[in-house]
Amino acid sequence: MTPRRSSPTLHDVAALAGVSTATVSRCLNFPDQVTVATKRKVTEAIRAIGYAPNFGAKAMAARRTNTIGAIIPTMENAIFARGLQAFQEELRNHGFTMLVASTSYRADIEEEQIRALVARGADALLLIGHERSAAIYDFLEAQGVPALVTWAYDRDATRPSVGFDNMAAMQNLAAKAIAMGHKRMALISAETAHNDRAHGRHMGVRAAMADADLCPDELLFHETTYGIESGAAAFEAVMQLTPRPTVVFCGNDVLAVGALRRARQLSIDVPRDVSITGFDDMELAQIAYPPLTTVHVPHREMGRRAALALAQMVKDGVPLATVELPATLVMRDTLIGPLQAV
Amino acid sequence: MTPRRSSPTLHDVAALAGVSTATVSRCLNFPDQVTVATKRKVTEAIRAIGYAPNFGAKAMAARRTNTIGAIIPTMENAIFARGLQAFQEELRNHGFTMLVASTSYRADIEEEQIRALVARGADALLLIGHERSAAIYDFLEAQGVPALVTWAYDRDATRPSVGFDNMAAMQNLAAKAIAMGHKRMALISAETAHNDRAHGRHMGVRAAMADADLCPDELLFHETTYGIESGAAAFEAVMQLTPRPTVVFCGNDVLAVGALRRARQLSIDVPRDVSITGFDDMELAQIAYPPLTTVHVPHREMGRRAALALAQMVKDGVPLATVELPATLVMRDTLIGPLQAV
DNA sequence: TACTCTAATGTAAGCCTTTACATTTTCAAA
DNA sequence: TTTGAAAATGTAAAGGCTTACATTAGAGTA
Repeated sequence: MTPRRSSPTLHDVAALAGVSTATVSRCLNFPDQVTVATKRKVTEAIRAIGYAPNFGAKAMAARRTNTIGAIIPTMENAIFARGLQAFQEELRNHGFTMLVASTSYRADIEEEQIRALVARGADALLLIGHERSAAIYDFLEAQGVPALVTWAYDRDATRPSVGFDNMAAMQNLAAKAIAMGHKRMALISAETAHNDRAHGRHMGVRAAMADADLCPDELLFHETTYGIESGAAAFEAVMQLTPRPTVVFCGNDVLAVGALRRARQLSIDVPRDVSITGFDDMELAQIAYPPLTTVHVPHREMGRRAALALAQMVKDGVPLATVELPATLVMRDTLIGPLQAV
Repeated sequence: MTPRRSSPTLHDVAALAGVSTATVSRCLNFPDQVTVATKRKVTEAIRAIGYAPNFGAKAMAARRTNTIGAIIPTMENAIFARGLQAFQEELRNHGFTMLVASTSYRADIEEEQIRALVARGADALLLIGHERSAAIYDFLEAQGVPALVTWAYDRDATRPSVGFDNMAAMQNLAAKAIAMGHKRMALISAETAHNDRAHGRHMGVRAAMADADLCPDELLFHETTYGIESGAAAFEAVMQLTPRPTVVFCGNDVLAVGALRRARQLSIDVPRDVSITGFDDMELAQIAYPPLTTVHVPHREMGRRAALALAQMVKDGVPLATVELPATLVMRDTLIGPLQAV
């Protein structure tokens, strides 16, 4: 192992620049409290010996880390990653760094990760969806770590969030399909257990049906795990039902793409034989063939806004507020009216 | 803002348990150096006052943060994210947390992020590709922060890496195309300037041509930015050349998918009229229509191995070693031999 | 019982920065 | 010049934890 020389400290910089450590510290943290001349000297010294502040010491002295944690279900695909990119960029503008963890959609891992990130000194947390145990919210409260929920907006929720109304968006899409004449409908959904987004989307379809005097219980509801293959299998299962649905809503684009692929394998023509819709508007949705009709989720905007809110909260104590962003229908090629029976 | 009571410290725990702070610390960090009885007392005290260790203090005293940074070009798509997922999982197995930053493929931002992560107390760094300024390597050296390169393997590189040979993989693919009878070839490449992966892939095609006694300078080389749209535009440009290429290699799957899409718009049949290949084997490649022939990059394995190596380096001083992983050809539907002239 | 050796625990010195407070310098006005 | 206020800089005390080293307790042996 390379003998690890201990890195240069504030002290070394101060010595080289011929000033006190306090001055160096001020140069770094409050540049305008310092003469241009000294600033130059210090900057020079820093460069010369390759100084970088010690994080632990800084965190301890300043009593915060300027680090904000984000906990997402998965990095495996771009849905969350893209929002995270925006989140990180905005955070950076405010001098914060991002700490990420993922949970594989498991509540127990999420809890563990929340504790881990708090232990790592996260000043605040970004969480996906509202639904989690009261104990963990208590823990955050006790530790004084503010948390902001994203990807969900619920007018009744007591906790702040920056998100969109999953139920309303899906209801909107389903209403559109109904207006086109669809009556036999299926929903392939991600697991709804600890996932208020998936749950909301399910409720959205039902609400649209109820609005149109269709019986919500006639919705062919098929829950499955996340993944293209799962979507494909679910689609096949759903299409074996009689009577066949004329439209298959999918809880997200990945499932929809799986369905699309299986449809092709089964020589079921989309959208002539059956309409398929997604949710999220990932890049996938445009690449898919035919291009997928879906709901556009404002990933980037959510990320950006969340970062801004969190940064202001930690820096200036601005309280977290709830923001609802729009999620809009994107009509592409996979949803048309049902073919009239011949 | 809630008045944040200062939290209980090791001291408080020690006082309550009637032991020294050292014993409490040992209870937490080296449980078997302590009697069962004292352990019980201490655990009890911790629970009683709701103690949680202070991150900054811990980092400072232990002189490490158990945090490892990863700097990737972008989170916008799944290429790097997927490897990161594996990286993080493995890191977690060893008690480390991951800090991520992204650079938008810009060298200057990368440098800034490296400094930021080091300042944030990263014990080690994961970097993509070898190519960066000597100054920044010196900085890492000075700071005593080990760095491991991934996504690249270069037998001549002096720094350790866990990756695959971009050039060899591309050469392999191109050789295959040549063996099928292709002679007029184009390469749509990501920018090669500060990107040794892209550069390697370019060199791979040229090497394959040279091996087959084709003149490498006849390769239609088109460099463009990252993105589906860029790939589409590049494809269109390349297809306007006369004589038209019979195969268009793309530096990555995203560009290839763009090319595929534009081909459809232009009513150019793939692979009958022209073959197209990608690189990376992202999910995209399977979803694309027709399914894309590409090179499979061992994302997950790289992430996992890199995490393991870095964790062992930081924990036990095991020196970083270079590992070459295989990148294998995935023949799907977009590469066939050129149609004989009629 | 006396003695040795080991295991358990205690003591206290850092670790490196920020910041309240003290001191010195600068500069404009008298 | 002198003087006073403001600006710049310096001094030194936290801040909470780990760990080298010192000490004590306990177990085994002769």
